Amino acid sequence: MRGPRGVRDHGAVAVAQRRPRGRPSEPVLSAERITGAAVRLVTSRGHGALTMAALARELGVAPSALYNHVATKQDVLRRVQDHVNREVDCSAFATLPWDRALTAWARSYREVYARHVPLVPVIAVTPVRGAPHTLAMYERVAAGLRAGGWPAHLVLDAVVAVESFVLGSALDTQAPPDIFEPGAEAADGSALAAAVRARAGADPALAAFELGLAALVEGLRAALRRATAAPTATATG
Amino acid sequence: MRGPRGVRDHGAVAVAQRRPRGRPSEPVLSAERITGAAVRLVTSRGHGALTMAALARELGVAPSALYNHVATKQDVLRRVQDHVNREVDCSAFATLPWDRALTAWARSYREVYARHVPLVPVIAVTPVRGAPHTLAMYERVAAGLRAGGWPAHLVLDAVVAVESFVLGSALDTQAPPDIFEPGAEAADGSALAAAVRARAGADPALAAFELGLAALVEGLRAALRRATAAPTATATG
DNA sequence: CCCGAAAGTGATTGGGGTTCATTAACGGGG
DNA sequence: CCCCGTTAATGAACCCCAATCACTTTCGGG
Repeated sequence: MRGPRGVRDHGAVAVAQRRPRGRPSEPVLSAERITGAAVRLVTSRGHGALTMAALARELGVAPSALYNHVATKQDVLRRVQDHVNREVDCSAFATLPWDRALTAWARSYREVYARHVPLVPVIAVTPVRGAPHTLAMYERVAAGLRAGGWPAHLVLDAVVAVESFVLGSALDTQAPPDIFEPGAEAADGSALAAAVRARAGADPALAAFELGLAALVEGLRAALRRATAAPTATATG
Repeated sequence: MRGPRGVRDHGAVAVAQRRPRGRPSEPVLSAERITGAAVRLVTSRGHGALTMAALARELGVAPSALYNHVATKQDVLRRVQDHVNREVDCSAFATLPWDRALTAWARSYREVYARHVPLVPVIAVTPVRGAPHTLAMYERVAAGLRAGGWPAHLVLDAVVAVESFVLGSALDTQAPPDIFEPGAEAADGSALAAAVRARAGADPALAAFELGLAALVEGLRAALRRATAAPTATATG
């Protein structure tokens, strides 16, 4: 209901439904419009629906026209990913102590990427350069950790550690509930089978995430204590 | 140098280089042979080289013949993934206390999947049913945790938590080294820019992994202490 | 011995990303 | 003011890849 990508030719309607051949008088596309349409497509019909053809259709344009504004589909994905990062809530770093803020951030981060699993392999590889929202997110997190007493040389390691856990957990949300169900060949004394039977709860992926998150943050608190107590760090045994 | 997928026709050599039309007298393919060829392809030429056509070529067979033994390419990937899991070293659980064994397992696990990043989204979703090596791995880990004193209902949560962190970290190994480099628009007081400058070391991804792993395991030790001290668990605030 | 199931070949389909020639409007410099 | 390089659109390819289908031949159980 946005652009003139209507199908049938009703005749009288003036607005071009098939654009003439050359460069249009007023611009039809832009990198921003493409990103917006891609986000719309993904949120409404899922990542499987994001094809260059569908994107072009959404914009009322020939597929090849897209390549005047984006280099490749990976490029589109990078833009979508940056846009999605806006949804991650970093506000807690302004108000809460670093460990609670980190926990809140991780929860939000996981929730967002659980809805965008195909972007997980993208974010892990995409530089923040040219991804303003992603940059803003990291900036807030880094500032929060610094304010919480973390030494500069450890901030990124802590951020990356939590992020790795979050993204892995986001992948895990896609696992079928019976993923650990061994077949009939499960041995009688199987510790795995026993663990499967003993595990209760509606959302096992969430339980694992919360257990791991609490453990990770607690461990980071201890690491920070050690790092600030001993002046010369990196002594591990 | 294995199968008769030779190219030129040397004349005298008997073995068929183009197979006749119908069903061959002795079977050419099997699910195992396909898996083996797929693993060979992936390890020698990378995951990008694993196409059904290349796989068929490797086996000296028409692509469509593969579908008599595997359902889909995802199926092939699942088999490759199970095979790859054999490389993960779980031996420490037999000799070390659970926390050190878990650490060793995580290191090996990450190392293996850093070499097979495209399998990370596969393992997260694949049921262990019908994946014997994967099953064996989890069995050993679960047994090790049980022996270390973990209550049955928490074993899988702990395993999944560590696994999520490991797989996320495996993805992170693919990140370019300057991934956090902000552009020229980095504000002067940017905590992120400062953190980037302060971070030293040849392998930042490894540093983040080790920091997170130590923290996670330490936190899990604490969680276990709490869980075994208080009989009625799941009290979190 | 016969006939359905199984396991190959070869042709084909369908979809997806990307490129290329072409056309036409824009816009800065002689 | 016009001219010409740049830009942005169309439409028709191209290539790769997964998967299917019709067909052929062999296997193996009743």
